[in-house]
Amino acid sequence: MPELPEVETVRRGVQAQVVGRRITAVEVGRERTVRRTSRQALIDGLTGATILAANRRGKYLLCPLDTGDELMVHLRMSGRLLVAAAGTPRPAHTHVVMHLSGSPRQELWFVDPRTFGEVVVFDPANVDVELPELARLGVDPIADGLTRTQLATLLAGRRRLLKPLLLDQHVVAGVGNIYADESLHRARLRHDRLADSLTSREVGRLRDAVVSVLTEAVEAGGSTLTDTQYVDIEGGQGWFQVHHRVYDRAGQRCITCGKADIQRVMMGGRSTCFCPRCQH
DNA sequence: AAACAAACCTGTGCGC
DNA sequence: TGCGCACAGGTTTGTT
Repeated sequence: MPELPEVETVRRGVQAQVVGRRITAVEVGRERTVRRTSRQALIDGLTGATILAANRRGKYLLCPLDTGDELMVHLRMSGRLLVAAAGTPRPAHTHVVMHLSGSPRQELWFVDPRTFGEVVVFDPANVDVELPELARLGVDPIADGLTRTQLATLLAGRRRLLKPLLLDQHVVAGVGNIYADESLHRARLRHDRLADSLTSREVGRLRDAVVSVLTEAVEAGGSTLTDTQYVDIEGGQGWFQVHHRVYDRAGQRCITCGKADIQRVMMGGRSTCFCPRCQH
């Protein structure tokens, strides 16, 4: 579910509502959510700690603590982070509850039906061992920026299909299935183009498309699909889905050309939607 | 090097 | 209405 724009929206919510507050108590329901370490490690690492900041790298939410440790939350497919008044009935699949200092009394919930997501406290000095994938993340188009030259370098000599490459977090961090399809459509490029076959003009289009799609999606608060799985920290939905041109629009007329129908194929195990007339 | 399938889970929507 | 299947925003692992 959540890709860069959704995680960024959550990050902003954490920044506005949680940063500066102390975690007074921690409850861990399902152990699977803290499988990277353990229930006790999360409780020990968070209890009494104050959250100093809310950062993001790709789809990873990273919160430095005053203990020197860092809190990492990854929402994966179905994770949600919610702030609620203490005592509010918790939704099903609430696996971690962090009680926050201050008044009114509030709690930070990690809710995750599919349990792919995780919550972990790690020592940033030991990140290579405790969270090795973090160091191997590629360029974040929003946090780092992405230049045409940079993207050209990433694509050069890669005999790789364009879409799986965009989805590879070691190359570009933050792009997921929705925004890969939307970016490729905006760049007028097919998902099955070989990365090293792009002209420099096409690389420029792709760079502009990725950055502008992600930027606009962040401004819209992300995409909330019909299942309303994704919501921001206050439970509010995002609105970028009304701007989707291809994602989940298989069989419908292309909004851009008005002439062809959006097609859907599987690529790398992910459904892929594109316009056969607009994209080459 | 790169593409694929399967694995990890639960929920929903669809065809019959 | 109920049942079974396909599929879902992600990532890793093992196999071709």
